[in-house]
Amino acid sequence: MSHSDPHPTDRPAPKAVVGRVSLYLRQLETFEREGLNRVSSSQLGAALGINDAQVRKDLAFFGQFGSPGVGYPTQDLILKLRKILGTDRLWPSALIGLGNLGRALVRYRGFFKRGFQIVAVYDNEPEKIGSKIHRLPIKPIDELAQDARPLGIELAILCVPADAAQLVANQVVAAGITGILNFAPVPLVVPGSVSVVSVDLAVQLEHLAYLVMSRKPGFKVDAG
Amino acid sequence: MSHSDPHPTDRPAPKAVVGRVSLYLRQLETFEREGLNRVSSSQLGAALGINDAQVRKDLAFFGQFGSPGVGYPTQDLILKLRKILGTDRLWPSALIGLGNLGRALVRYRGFFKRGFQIVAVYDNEPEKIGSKIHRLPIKPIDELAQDARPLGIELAILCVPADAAQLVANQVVAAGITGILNFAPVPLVVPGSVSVVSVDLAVQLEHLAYLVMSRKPGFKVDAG
DNA sequence: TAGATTGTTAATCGATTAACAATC
DNA sequence: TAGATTGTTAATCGATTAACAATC
Repeated sequence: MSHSDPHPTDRPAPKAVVGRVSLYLRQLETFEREGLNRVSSSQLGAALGINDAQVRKDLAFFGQFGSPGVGYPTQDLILKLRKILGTDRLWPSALIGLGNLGRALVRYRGFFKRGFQIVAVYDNEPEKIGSKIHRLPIKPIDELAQDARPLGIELAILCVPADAAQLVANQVVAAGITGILNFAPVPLVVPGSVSVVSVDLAVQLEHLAYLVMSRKPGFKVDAG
Repeated sequence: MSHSDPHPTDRPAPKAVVGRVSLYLRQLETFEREGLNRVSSSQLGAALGINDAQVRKDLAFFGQFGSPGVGYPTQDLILKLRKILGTDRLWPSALIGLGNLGRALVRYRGFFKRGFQIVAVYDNEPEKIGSKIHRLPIKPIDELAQDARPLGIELAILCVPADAAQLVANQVVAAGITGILNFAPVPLVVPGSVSVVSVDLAVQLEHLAYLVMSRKPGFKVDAG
């Protein structure tokens, strides 16, 4: 059943496109607050340091949102991009592992602002279990499986140590959760039906160190 | 002065290559702990889900480290990759912004393990200034400029709110710091001599939501 | 209308993978 | 030696940018 209309397609957008669309959405929200009713691809691109053709192509992947000679309607495009990214609704999420990072992310406002609500938290250290953080009782990880369905948990934010990550990931998968945001510095093995996005903070800092170093005068790329 | 030897080059490696080399280094350290003296590109790739030709090509960007028929010497390659990434030494860093995320990252062990030592912390809220976190006194951001040189601060970890980020970035740049790890969800404008790596946690979660959504049965990419 | 800006095709650029001679 | 594996070139693939007809 091939036809010539290129939209909609049934393949998910490339990683890079989705990442930029998130940035467009954020910038559009800023423009809207500033009272801008219409935005052109070059305005949007300039604000983010992205080529205007790239902006148009990224948006065109999902449909036709603009008018030639006019640009894109700010408010309308915001609503459509939210729908595309899935942030037009709340995503009930579980946070697992209440070390320094986990405790911070439970309280982190940036998640809630974008529609991600942490509805349950888990940790396996006996001395943590039972106490509360940000009004949520800390439960043993075993209980995730029975909580997932009644609480509507769809995403898991994994903040456990590297050596526990795969084991906990298995429990997350067994609980029927299909999205994992992984902060542990290990590659997770999960079934094809489960999505994983990994964020390795130390890798980011390492990259920064490399960039700073490679700018120093006399820098040569080699191992000597 | 052109010659045929392709190594060393004086251009920094592509972003993607540096990111993967960080992963190789971590995996090699795991292999070393397991007692593996030699590693092949296919072993390394298999552990990380990366094509073996890609592994060889990435490493070859920086020099010749392996022997045909044998592989790469684990310990030796670890030392060389550390040197390449700049993590063969300590990087004194400042952390600015002691909200939830900032307070967590001051204590985060993952940074220190990789050679990043937070030696000073800053915040502009009067009620925070003077108190201590993780043995470090919280100082007003003004003092960064006078601290940077004596403390040898080379990197700044920015955890301030979005609306303060550019202003604080300017102060960081004015203090002579040439690397910024930015957690604020805004693009920073800095001189070409300063490197910025941005980590937007909400964008990562948004990407995850998109992936989960786009796997649901009947999913079509469009705005309807 | 004239100027502006889209959506899209074609051109360019860069990154990944395959293939294989060299060699341990 | 025979088998294994590197470093590298060539082939493929995908992503970015330029260009422009369509059109508001």
